[in-house]
Amino acid sequence: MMNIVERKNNGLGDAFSAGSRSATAPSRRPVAFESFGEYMAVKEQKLRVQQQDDAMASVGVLQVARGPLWGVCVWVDGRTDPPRDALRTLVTQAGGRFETYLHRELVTHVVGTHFARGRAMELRRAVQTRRGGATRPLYVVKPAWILDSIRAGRPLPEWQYGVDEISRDSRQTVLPVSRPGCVPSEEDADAMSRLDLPPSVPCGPETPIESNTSLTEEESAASESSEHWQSDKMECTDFGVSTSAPTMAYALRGLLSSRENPHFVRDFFAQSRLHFIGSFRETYETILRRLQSDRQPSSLDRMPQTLPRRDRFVLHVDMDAFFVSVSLAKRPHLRGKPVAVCHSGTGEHSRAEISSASYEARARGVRANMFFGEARRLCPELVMVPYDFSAYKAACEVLYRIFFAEADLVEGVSIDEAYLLLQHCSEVERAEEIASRIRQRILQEIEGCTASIGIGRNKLFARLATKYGKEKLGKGSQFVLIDRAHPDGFGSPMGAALRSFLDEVPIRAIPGVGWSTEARLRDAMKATSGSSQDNEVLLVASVREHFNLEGLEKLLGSANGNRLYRFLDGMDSRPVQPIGPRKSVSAQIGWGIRFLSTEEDKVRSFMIDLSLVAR
DNA sequence: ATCCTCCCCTAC
DNA sequence: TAAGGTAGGGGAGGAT
Ligand SMILES: [Mg+2]
Ligand SMILES: [Mg+2]
Repeated sequence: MMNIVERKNNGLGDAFSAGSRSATAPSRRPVAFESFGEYMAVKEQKLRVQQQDDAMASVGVLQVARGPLWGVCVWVDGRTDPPRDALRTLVTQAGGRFETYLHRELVTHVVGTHFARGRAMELRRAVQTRRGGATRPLYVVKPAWILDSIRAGRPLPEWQYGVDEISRDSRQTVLPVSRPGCVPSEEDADAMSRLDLPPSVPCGPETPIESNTSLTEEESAASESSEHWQSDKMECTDFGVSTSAPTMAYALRGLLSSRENPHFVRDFFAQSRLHFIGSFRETYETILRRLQSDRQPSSLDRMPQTLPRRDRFVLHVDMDAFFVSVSLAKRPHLRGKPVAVCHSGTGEHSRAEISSASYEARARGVRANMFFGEARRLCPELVMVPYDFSAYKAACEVLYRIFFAEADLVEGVSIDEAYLLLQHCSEVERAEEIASRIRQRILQEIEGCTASIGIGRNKLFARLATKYGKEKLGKGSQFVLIDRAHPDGFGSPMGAALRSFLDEVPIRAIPGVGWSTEARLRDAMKATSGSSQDNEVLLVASVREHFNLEGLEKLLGSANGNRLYRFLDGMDSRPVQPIGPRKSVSAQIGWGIRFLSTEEDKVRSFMIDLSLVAR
């Protein structure tokens, strides 16, 4: 993966860094890609088989099966000598396995020479726990262990090859490099002058951001830093290349490959839905600037308001199947049909990921993040509609114009979603009227689009109301979650109606509870009470029943635990808050990265292109 | 104590 | 064929 980050410092100018990193197991963090973990697992398995096949093809089946590293499973961290590619060949031909990701259950030997502090601590912990436990031990060794073991024809004792640096301070290496149009800090200018890098490409006088640019080789590269780079030009040559890229089994060609398409960065971002979604803050800043210059009297520039109060309501507005709806405005003949937005949906085996599915498609089981081919098997009439990012952006601007005109305070969440605060609004009927008007305006002013709105006394209930409304009532829904027995009531204790609603909410629907938190809650509950309803949906009620405040704080950390604890009781003190300017900007690509270790110039120009995207 | 770094997690 | 990004909050634990 290649990445660039620029963040605000303590007023001393901006730090800017870029680099490449090898991946840690993405299966641990499927978060947004429920189906993606499975996809990766299949891909990794194919890769293991292929690596073994390759090894057997080149040195023979017997040689591999009787190899000295049979039963050994290696994972390489950071830059090594010999490089990762060479180690892979050596290991697989000696009967060992070579993992792309640090799967803790599989890997027996971590190979490296220098480790970043964080990684070092992590490994130290892993070594400790595995030493005492019933599982196989985990070794952290230098690359020489592999070479010597192969030479000796058997795995040598690991202790002679321990990595001393694992316990010493070793920060991630930062390689200073110039970002076009930016003034490097003195320190970095000095560092750069010692490097053999091309001069900055001059760039317009506008946006004279004070920033320094640097390339990091993450995952603990050589800790000698710039001296190392200065003295060893060959090292510099394979900068940014020791990534997950060469481990991918297949070669991408033509425009899909970073090494064959000189406009790869531009082309990739022009097509990436995640880039588009992720660029919301940038889009939003642009929209805000435009609205401000229009001088519309509106809720711009208001201060955040503490919640709750009896005369305040929170609306949560979320567009229904946003991408599909916008795309269908130009294709009215497809309305009412099962439609999905994705790239090139041809064939039953398409691996294009669906970004948005129409409600008709959802009724047939089609979901976002599904491969198009899979969806096609569920619903053969499914129609593919291409992305139209600029149309989404235009719709977004209209949407926010409506928000700012109708609400007292706006907190943008995403391209199609926001929290609105209604102040001086005592009756829920009034809040419902405003919500209806907003939905009506969206219907009229954004062609083909409907929105769902949730109404509550705080963000938590507003959000849950939208979710529930969409699920039970479908698109264009409006749903209220307040305590009707105490119409101006809020806080604790929560009314009985709200409480029993909350009881039945899946814990995963609570803000901040994702894939990992749910698993931790599950595990903790299983460990103490042995209650093992494994495939049951975990509900708020059972989590509330099982944990006290201390328990949650211990499990999730003090801030997260405390917040969840309050959410379980319907309490949410997060204010509706206008979002300010970003504290950092970044750009990264983890798709289609292929470089040869001889292509330093290509890598360099790739990184420069990438740095220009982060703005 | 507080800061800093390197993560992990979450949301869209 | 197919486009696995972006930003923020927060925790662990060593450095100061
Ligand atoms: Mg939506
Ligand atoms: Mg949304």
